[in-house]
Amino acid sequence: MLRKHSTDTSTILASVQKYVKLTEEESALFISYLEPKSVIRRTLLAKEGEICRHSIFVIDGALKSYTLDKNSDEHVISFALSGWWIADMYSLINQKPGILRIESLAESELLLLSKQNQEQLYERIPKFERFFRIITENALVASQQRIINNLTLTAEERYVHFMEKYPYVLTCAPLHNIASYLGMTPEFLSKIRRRIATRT
Amino acid sequence: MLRKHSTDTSTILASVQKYVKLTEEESALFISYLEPKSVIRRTLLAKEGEICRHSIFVIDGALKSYTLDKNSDEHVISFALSGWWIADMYSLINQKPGILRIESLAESELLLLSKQNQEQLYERIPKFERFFRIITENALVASQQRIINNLTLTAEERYVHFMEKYPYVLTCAPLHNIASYLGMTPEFLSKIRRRIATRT
DNA sequence: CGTCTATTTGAATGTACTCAAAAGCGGTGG
DNA sequence: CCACCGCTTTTGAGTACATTCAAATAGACG
Repeated sequence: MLRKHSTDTSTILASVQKYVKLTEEESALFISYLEPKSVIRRTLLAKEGEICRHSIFVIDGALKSYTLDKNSDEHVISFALSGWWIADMYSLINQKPGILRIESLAESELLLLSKQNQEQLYERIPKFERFFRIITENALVASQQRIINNLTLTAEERYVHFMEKYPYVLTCAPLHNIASYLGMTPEFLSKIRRRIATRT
Repeated sequence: MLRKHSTDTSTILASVQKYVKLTEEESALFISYLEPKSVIRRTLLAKEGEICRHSIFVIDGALKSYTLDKNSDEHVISFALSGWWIADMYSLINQKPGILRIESLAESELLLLSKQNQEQLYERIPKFERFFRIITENALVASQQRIINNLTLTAEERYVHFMEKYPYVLTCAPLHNIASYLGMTPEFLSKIRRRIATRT
């Protein structure tokens, strides 16, 4: 492969242009605010107790965010695949120590947008205020839908629903992470899978 | 009481000015986009299957949003007290049939902002794009925190946490609604309360 | 006071968890 | 190429947290 040090910005531009139209100059300014980063598997991009300084956009690869409880058990809060944003929103907004870790599940190509640059962007190109409003709204809807699923569905139903909605996550995240995301133990998820397999 | 037909807009203006500064004219325009509404207890403000056309701001009183599962059991998604916004975000954003009901828990004074007026507002006063971005961000953080609590805490811990964080909700919402919000049965919540009471 | 709804109680049950161990699955090195 | 190691996934037995169902009690309102 040539172009080793050039970064593929088409994914992120397409994702923005889905909601707001950008001129060439605006696109260029936006890109100039982003910092490319390549990481190998298991790289920590944010850590609990530290202040989260960037929003992360995934060009390619996969990340997860999670908390550790008092027994140091992992609880996966979200996955982020190609085209998704991820951050410890609480820490990023309030610039206070966060509670999440963000870690790569695979080798990944990322773009970092610092809090400072993000606010600059809002001032220089107000359209981005709209863009981030819209994707935050969508994230809120997804988050509420997840709460509804946790309240109304059994463990098995949640797993089936997850498989249908995010089949590609299954290809890069280990099962115990998915169990954690769905709010069940890995052992129980394994039993659910057997139940489904022997039934069909 | 006099001033029967005038509406108290100070609560909502204060809530907006917490994040963006408005001129007199901007405030007046904003207010002109709002439709006051008084409701008695148990009034339905949105219904599953219908398209949600307004964001609702609570001046005074209390609302809840909830879904009905296949057994017609209620699952409370959110409460909204004085100073809070509530809506079926999914339906409002996509203008598709929603899955939530919104209902008053008590006599309430509300302000309705129609989807159309909200978009007008974004065009005429871009600051509102920022305001709604910020409150949506805050709502997202709260929603994710709730997911974390559901994943990491026992039923009793969730109840204690809720009491500390939203003590005033307890004063206007029936216990079975709180049980539902916390993801447990009313019977079990009752037992938790007894356990706590007899312990202290 | 009676009616309606909300809350509490108790017994039986079930869904999902814990703990311990075995099996599978790559990767690495001899 | 096989042996071994570390990690993930599966299995099983016993257990616990929370549910279901039924009924009693308490509160609110006309």
